Amino acid sequence: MAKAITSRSEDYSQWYNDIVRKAGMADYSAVRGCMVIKPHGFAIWENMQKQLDSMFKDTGHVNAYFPLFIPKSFLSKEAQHVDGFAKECAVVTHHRLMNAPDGSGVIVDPDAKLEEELIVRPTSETIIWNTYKDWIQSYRDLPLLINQWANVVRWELRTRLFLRTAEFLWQEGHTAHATRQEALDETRLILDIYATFAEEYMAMPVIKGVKTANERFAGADDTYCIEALMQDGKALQAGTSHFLGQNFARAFDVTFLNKENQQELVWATSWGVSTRLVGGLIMTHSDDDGLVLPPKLAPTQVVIVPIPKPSPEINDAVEALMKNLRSLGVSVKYDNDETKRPGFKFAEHEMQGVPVRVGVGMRDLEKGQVEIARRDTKEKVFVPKDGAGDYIVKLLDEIQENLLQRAKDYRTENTRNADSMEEMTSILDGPGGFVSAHWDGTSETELAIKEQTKATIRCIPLDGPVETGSCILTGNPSSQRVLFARAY
RNA sequence: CGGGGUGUGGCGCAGCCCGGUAGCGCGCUACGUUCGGGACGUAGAGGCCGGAGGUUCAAAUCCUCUCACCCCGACCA
Repeated sequence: MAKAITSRSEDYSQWYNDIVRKAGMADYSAVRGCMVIKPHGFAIWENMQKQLDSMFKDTGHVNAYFPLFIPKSFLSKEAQHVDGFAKECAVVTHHRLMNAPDGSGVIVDPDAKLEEELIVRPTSETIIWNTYKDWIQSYRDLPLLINQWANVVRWELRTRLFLRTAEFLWQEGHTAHATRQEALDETRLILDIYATFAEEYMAMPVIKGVKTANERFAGADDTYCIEALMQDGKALQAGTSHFLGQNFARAFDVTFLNKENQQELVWATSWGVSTRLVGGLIMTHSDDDGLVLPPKLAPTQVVIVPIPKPSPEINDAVEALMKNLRSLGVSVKYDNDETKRPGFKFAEHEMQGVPVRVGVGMRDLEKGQVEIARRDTKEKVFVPKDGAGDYIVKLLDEIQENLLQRAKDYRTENTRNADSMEEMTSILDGPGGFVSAHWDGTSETELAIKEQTKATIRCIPLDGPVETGSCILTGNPSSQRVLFARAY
């Protein structure tokens, strides 16, 4: 067991790091807080991108690209916005290097100082709204439904592979609308897309909700989010969709002439998901043997291992099966590396989370069968060779379904009501998970609870039952339970 | 930014207390034997011990300074 990983029960965050590195997802880089995304990790991200991109396009959005650099002055135009991001910005101050006079290497050329510093975008609202100002004159120019796939930089103090890196990849949608209602509808439309994607593709159940004022995006009137629960009982914000009101339109003076020939401020939304989703995917499904991937996002859905090694008969059988699987839309790889033995390959593919493994050996072929193993349950069955393709297609669906169900069950078991601070504390210090509790709606109370428990309000669930009660801290009236958790 | 830790072949580590010129496991290369759950043998390749000073006949080891990264917090997608 050369590649044994730390078990979840022993040290959850070490387990997570082991998975990321030993499954070949990412590595630490020479730059603090920045990771190298390796081919296996990037392939998963590409599959996420592909699916999300088509969902955005199906709902009328188009892609564009805005600059990496933002003039410093732009950032300060929206007061809330700059407050939210100022502390974590990378700043470009010069544009040239020169040889050090003492020959010790290169130094920044002091004569190449920029007149105005450039900020490496932490998010693109400002540069985009500065551009929208020129693009929007009339109600006929609206709505403007634009998305960009990009990298952003936030100089985080504490980073974690995929979950929080100083540079990360994401998509950010920025839309402009003629009416408040239209912008609100857009915010919710995207939230639904995110939730659908999380559940149907990532097999990661999420709670849709609204953030409290404390947790709101800097510059938004409302922040909607999807919240997922990880295996260690901590919550992960998996995506956000912001209703920006007219804040950025006001800051960047973006107005349009309506049908009545009156100038109005434009309404805005912005929304994003990032490579953090890859971290969420890992922490939702994987186990002590490595990565577990939902078939819909797995770079390779089926791997075929010759047992014990390739031979003409085995190759022929594999060839036929691969052709069959490909015609059924399944991605399949033949691991015919003769220098590695089957056991090694099994362990390796389990580590990398390939959903289905097919073992093809003479002993089975003589019986007209192949061995099929599923990654999620580790079960193995023998299936007639000729029906293997159809069997696998069904099995992939079943795995996808099972992963979602398993994650849902876990979340259900780990979502508890608390009606007092004592109950809440004992849940959080015990099993963890989501705690559903009454809250009086004030920021002071929320912060006081955070102070005592380290838990934050993850969201006010959109489809939670309406139930009146009294705040677990102050006893003041509450109209709905909200979801607390310790979070990543 | 506070607290903790670590820097030694590609990876994981030992050696440091008590200075004497670097070792183990995995991986890598070659050959042979193996081959239905991470094979074995033999022979090899590969490291100026994070960096800079200092002490000493002699420094991975002692002293000073420094840099980097990781983990736990606070901040955040």
